[in-house]
Amino acid sequence: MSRPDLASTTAAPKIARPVPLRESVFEALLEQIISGHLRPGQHLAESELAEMLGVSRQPIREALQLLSGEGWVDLHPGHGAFVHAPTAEEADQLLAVRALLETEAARLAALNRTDEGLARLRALCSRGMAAMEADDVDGAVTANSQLHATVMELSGNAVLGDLAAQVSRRVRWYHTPVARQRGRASWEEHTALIDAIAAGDAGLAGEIMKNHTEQTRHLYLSQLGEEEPVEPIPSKRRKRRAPASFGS
Amino acid sequence: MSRPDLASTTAAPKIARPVPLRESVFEALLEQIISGHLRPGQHLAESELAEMLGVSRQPIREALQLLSGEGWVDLHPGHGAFVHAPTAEEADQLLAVRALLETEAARLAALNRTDEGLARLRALCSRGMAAMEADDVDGAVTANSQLHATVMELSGNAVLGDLAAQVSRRVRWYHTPVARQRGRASWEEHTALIDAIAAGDAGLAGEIMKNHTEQTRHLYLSQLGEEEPVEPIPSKRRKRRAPASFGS
DNA sequence: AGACTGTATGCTGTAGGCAGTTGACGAAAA
DNA sequence: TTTTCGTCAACTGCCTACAGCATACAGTCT
Repeated sequence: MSRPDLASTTAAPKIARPVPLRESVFEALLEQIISGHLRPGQHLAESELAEMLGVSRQPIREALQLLSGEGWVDLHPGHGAFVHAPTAEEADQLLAVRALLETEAARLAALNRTDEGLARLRALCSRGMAAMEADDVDGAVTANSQLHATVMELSGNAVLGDLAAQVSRRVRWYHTPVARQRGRASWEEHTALIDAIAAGDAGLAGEIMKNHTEQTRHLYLSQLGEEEPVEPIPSKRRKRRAPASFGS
Repeated sequence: MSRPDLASTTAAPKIARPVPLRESVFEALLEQIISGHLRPGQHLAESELAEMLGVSRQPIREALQLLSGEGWVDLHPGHGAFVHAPTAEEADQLLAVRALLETEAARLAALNRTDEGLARLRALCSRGMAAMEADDVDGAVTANSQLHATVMELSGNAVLGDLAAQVSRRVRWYHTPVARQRGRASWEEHTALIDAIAAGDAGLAGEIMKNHTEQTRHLYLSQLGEEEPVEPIPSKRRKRRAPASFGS
């Protein structure tokens, strides 16, 4: 029962703990990685993390594997886990892929649209614009991601949605004070996108989304250029995990 | 300072256990899943697997997490692991996404082409056609996947390549006696693709790859239609894991 | 008969501990 | 001084054990 320490990080008191400990550890570590408390390239000793979070090494190991699956940490067999060191190049590639996936989603959404879905999109758009007016940055960011998620959902391709979600999470590395900068223009594009989807114009919807995401991408990159290059690591390279495909 | 030289170990000395046990377990289980020995929807009790493979539950758990990350098994916290039950719909979505990723890769490859890369593509193409002539199915399949992997590599976008590899692995569910059926036509398309890449015609390269992968996709689907629907599950209800998108 | 409750069993999630390996540090030799 | 070797500390990978929950079953009550 009593799980010490961890509760302090996840402000989710109340109920016992419906979710396995590893999930909490996952979020706690992710939080520390995104916030920069655990730095890129840093070696993550299981014992330290276990002590820090007040749990045993087992849930730590499992959380690290989950984090590895999403690209937050690199696992080197026999050497442990290291915080993944993102590069500007990788950010560019992630954003490019995200643009690709979102564009396709918009295209499919235009073909699979439903009245209910369109209503949700319009509601989110209104909410977002209202948040903008009120200088409610968090609200606008939330509405934005919900809107994009909804487009994904309307695309009808769950695999596409999973991959996009995965990519979007990884982009969070490059913390996002970005969204707020695009401001009004972004939401006007959203409006145009919804209209195109409503009209069932797949080509136009895709084009708008492509332009939309590319705008964001360029904004990210210009900001990244200004920041420090996020220095690689202390240690050097190591072997990659199996390339995957191959024969038969 | 912190961590020592990891690079020196890349040569992979021939120690007793070059690879963690979990990797072996991963492959053993994957083998049994693909071969159908472990059936879709089947509950995987850690204790049984541990006994079957002669290891403890720990490496089993870690292997199951890896398998879950690649979509081979579904993890339901508190209920254990179940062999993922693929559906025709999912196959369709996977293949659609793969087509999208490959198309983009071809487009980028046309822009980033190098003489060395083109040479490798042509070599693989020759090898593949030769294998076809000789009725060497395995050889042709291998050359095929290597060729596609090379196009991915030439795209210069590693993230794109990772996602594509991930998707391709999952498609293996639907065992692939398919490739052999497209036969000669497939390799002629490869030739045209390489020419387009060599010419730096991104639009054409993308178009060819799109057509190429869509052909394969339709072939897959027509075959899937004939097979049994891969019945869902034995047990009754199952909780879904958080869909990842939605909400907040 | 049907529904409900108490109990038993199996499994997951977690803890703790041990052995093998890896890398670092320091001493000895060239 | 530079190089090589031996020792030591730390960490990973793995195993065993335990506590809590979920499910299934049996018995009881309505």
